[in-house]
Amino acid sequence: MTGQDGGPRYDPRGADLVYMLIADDIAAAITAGRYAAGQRLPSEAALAEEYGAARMTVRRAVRELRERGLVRTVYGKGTYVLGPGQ
Amino acid sequence: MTGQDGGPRYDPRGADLVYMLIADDIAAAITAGRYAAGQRLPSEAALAEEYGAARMTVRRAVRELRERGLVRTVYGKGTYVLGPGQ
DNA sequence: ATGCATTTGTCCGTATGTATG
DNA sequence: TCATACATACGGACAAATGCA
Repeated sequence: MTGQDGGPRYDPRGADLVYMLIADDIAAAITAGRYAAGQRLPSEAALAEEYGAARMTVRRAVRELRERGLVRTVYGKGTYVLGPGQ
Repeated sequence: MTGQDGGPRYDPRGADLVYMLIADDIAAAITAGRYAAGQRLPSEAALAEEYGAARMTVRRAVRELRERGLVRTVYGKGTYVLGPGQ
C-alpha cells in the first residue's frame, strides 16, 4: 500500500498473521461452497483444533469474517454463513 | 551508536554492544548447559530484568542467538534452546 | 423444572511482534 | 539504547445462552 503523500506504508492487514490466514482459508471455503449459506461453521473449539491454533485466535478470525459480512454469530448457537443476499 | 559530531563511539564490529554482550552471555550459558536443549529461556521481560537492560535490547540479543542457530522462538510461547542436532 | 452438553462471551496471565518517540 | 504502547498469540478458566432429554 502506498500513501498519496509518497511515503511508503506498512500494510497492517498483511496475510502473514495467523488469524488472517485462518480467516482467508474459511472465506475461501465459503466461496468454494464447502460451507453453504445458512450452514453453521464448526465451533470455535473445533476450528481451533482443525487449524492447530488457540481458540482466541480462531475467534479473531471469525470476527474478521464477520466484519467482511460473510458470517453471522449467534450467542450460544454458533456462527452461520450468510448468503450473497444478506 | 555513532556520534554525529565526534565520530563513532563504539566499534560497530566489536562485541562491546550491550545486546551482543547479552547474546554472548546467554550463548555461553547454553554451551555450559545451564540452559538445556529443549528448555525455554526466561521470557524477554525476565531477561531484561536480569541483565538490567530494556526488553528491546534483549530482543536484539535473542535475535542474534536465533541467527546463530542456537534458539528457536515461538510466537506467544517463548524462546527455546536448540540441540546440536537441530 | 432440572439437569446436561454444546457453543459463544469474557477475562486472566504470560509471551512475542511491531511501532513510535 | 531506552521507554512506552498496542497488537498478536497461546492456554486456561469461568460465565452466559441455547437446546435437548
